[in-house]
Amino acid sequence: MDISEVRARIVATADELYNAKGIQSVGMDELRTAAGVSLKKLYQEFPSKSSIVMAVLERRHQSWTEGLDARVRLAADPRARLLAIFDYLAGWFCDDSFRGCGFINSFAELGAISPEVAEYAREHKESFQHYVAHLVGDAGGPAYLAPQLSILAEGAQTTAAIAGTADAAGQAREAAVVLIDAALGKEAAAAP
Amino acid sequence: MDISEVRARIVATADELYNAKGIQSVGMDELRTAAGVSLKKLYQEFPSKSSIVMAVLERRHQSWTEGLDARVRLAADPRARLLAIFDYLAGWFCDDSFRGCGFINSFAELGAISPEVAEYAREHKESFQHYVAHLVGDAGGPAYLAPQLSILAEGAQTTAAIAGTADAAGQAREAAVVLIDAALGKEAAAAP
DNA sequence: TCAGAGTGAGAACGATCGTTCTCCATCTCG
DNA sequence: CGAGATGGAGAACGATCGTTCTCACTCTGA
Repeated sequence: MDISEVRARIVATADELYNAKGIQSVGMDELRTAAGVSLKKLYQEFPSKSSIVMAVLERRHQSWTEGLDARVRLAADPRARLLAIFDYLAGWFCDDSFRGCGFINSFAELGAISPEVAEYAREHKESFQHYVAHLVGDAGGPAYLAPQLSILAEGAQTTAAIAGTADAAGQAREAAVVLIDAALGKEAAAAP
Repeated sequence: MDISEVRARIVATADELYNAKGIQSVGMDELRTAAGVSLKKLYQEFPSKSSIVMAVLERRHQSWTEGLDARVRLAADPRARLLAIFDYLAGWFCDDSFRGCGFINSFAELGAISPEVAEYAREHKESFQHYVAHLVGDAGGPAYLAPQLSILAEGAQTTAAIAGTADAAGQAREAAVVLIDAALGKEAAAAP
């Protein structure tokens, strides 16, 4: 039983529970039971609940970043790579465990009372915007396109979470097509 | 001291506190002190904390709906009314007390454990989408434009909340201009 | 074999939560 | 004036939280 294997299982279990029920609703005892470790080992690996929360956020950031980038790399050209962002969202929204962006949720729950959480959520979103800006640059698009697409992606996440459907991904993708084609200088073909 | 005046003060105080610190972080005693009422009177007006939460959500829905509609009515033509949505957001984001959409936040905090809250948040967002669809219809735009603009507005709210700046309102508005003009059949003039 | 370090299960602790109850001062109305 | 209703301040209650402690048990190494 590797020592970091225990850490990983704790963080993975906390990630699932926090996503499903919210952070404040999940006590250390519930996490202990679900992860199958003793309370002593739990506090041996993490000094406090808030350190577990930060570890979960780091895990989420890595998971999101890698998943998105893997999907983007499947696309053939720069324009398709921009749209791949929304294909990634579509797949995510169909996951049964999808309950909205974990950073938006943790910011809503703890941002006001935990500067650590608020700052990490801000950095995560900033990192995403930089990633989009990088893709926009590769496509030869103007700088203003990146925040527009980022806002579309954020809105799709909250809309899908609250509505409980995956429709928002496709709707945001169609909007992205219009914004991208307009920004890249092509003329948009109006529907008849 | 009117009996409903006390109710209104309790709900208004709860709204401020819940917005500033999150719902679960604000105890009944803190609310009691801030509202300047006795615990007895508080429980005389509301049977439980969750009923106060629902009253706050109703207040937020009414305030949001009225504020948005008032701003929209200032606009001269149907296209300007669609853009007025984002002007309303811009003003809201500049408010010092802005900490994101209260429905997104309450859904993130309580949606998983309170079906009442989740359902009310869903209804609020649905109501907003219907409102946008009504404005789109008046402008002669296609049905698909409404969810696109709604998603933009949602994304602007979360982006502004987490980033801590009001930039997202203007960026979303520019994107809305492109989407609206494309949907209304005008040709978008590409920047040189 | 046996001292000693580490483990697991869970009791215990202090704090805080939502909610109720107690006590007493104040007002009303005849 | 005086009995009864009302309301305020806050103590009290049971539950639950994050965290620590107890204690019996199991390995290890010379």
